[in-house]
Amino acid sequence: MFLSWQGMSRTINESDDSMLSKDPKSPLGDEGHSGGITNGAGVLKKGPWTSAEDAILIEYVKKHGEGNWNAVQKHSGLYRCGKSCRLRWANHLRPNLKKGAFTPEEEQLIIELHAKMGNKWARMAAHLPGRTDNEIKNYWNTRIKRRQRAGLPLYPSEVCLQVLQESQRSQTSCGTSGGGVGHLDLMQTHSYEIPSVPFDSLKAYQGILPYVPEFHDISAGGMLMKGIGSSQYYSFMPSTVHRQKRLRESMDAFSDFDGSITWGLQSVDQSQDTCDKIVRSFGLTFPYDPDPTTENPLPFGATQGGHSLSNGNFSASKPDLGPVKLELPSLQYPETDLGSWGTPSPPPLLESVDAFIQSPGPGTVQIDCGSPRYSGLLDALVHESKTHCSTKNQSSDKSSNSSTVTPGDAADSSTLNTCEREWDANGDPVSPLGHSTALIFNESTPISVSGSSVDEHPPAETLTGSSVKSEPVEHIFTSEKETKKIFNDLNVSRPDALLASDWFEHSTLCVKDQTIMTDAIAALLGDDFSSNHKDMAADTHTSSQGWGLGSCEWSNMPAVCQMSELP
DNA sequence: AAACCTCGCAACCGCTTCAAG
DNA sequence: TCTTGAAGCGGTTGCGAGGTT
Repeated sequence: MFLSWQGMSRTINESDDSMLSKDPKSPLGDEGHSGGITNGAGVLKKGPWTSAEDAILIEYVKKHGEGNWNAVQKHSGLYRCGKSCRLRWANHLRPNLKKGAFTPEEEQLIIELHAKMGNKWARMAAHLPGRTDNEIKNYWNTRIKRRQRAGLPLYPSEVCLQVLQESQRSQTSCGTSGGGVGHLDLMQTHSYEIPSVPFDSLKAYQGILPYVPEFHDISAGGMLMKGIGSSQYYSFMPSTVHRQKRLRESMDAFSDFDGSITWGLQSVDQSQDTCDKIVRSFGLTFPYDPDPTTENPLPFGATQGGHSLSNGNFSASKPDLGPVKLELPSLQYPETDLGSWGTPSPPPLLESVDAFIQSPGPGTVQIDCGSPRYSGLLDALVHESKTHCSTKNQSSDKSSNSSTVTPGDAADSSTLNTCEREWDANGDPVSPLGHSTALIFNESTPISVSGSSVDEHPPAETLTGSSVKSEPVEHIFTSEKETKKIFNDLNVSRPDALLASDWFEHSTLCVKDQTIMTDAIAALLGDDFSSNHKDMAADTHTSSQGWGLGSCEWSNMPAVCQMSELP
């Protein structure tokens, strides 16, 4: 495997070994097909490394050791920038590098690690001796594309289960109260220790994870979400993957979801940095940002942003995404059969693990499965909000206040309306996911298996006909009561549905004002907040942590909603 | 046989973080 | 405290190889 370039280098410069000359005019300085950049000493070469250059670099490192890469050029006559030298050394020349294809064990480990860390390639590489971050990254990106094409979930259900198990385990050890933070701390301390749960042991659970809270992805645990997410999921969320130039790969469905959040949040003011960072840490970007390279100057909530969030969340609800298919932006992965999400029999795929896409399984597993706790996101969240929690916990009710704010409050409603109007004003461009808020709701409720959410809360489309966006948000969700009712109606075994409700509940909060938003974030990680949901969660065997995280994730919503109110 | 397409890998770019001055 | 440079990280791009039409 990795040898095309190396091989090429060798092929091209087999005679370069004699070019160790340090003469700036030597072939070392200009050979190869790529141009170079000039620095004081001449043209810095770019492009594939030659064996001669490798030799020089190796020689240099032998003498001077690693580091001070910028000095390489000066001392060795190598016309490469320090960065290039470091990269070359780290990825190809340093000893103990393991070459060749990843072993199945390594692949499993990568999947696990990615589920927990997200695109933290360097950290992942630390767990894979002899492997480089670049290698892992390439592997993952390749894998993503492959699975995307195949319509497979990014992560096998085993990984979800494993994460769940670890989550539960840690929860047990840390206690539910404040477990979130505590656990996170632990996580950090252990630097994402890989769980000891044997991968193979999880095989038995294949197919029992019908629904994973893909919501998480949106917020912070994008990775997990993605992973857990079914094919549908990542058809919207790309992963992790592409951020800037995403349009280029319009087919890479992933990007869509990601983008949404970042896009919106990026324009938020400093006070929302926390949310922003959190979101960013997950590589969230707005999918159909007209100009992916620029931060959207427009109020988030006003446009896609709001949708993005919703979209992201609701992408989790596969069953109802069918109708959305037509609305999918070009960015969305074309090969993903969105329309089939809701169908009981998705196209036969390579892996049976996809079963979890289709039918709901044991509720317990599902919810936790998506717990972002183990995602890099979680880590970031904890980090960011640790301070908040410590203080908030002192006045426990404070954080809970955010959760007790009645969505039905006039202010909230108006805010929501504002958001909603903003969306409309912007033409409710086909959201990355092709959903509007209403649609989101629609998607989430129908999921209910045992509840009557569908009947009681008809899909937004039903309510509004074809123009979902024109439907005032409050028509869908008018009060906290209603929200809670829906919560109750919803089968908790459907985490996505719950999260959807959660989202609504918090979205109203966020729009209230920035303070509330901040509180929500803090609460998200705090005991208080999670405790507010604990009862519900407990009834459904949902981990309080999961709720706490859910809250956390959705605490990001405020930023989004608020943006709509920005001048 | 040629054109086209996809894949995989190496390398580059831009940004962030960190430490030294 | 601020500045600056080095290092690190993640995302993206370029290009050859191999497969398909």
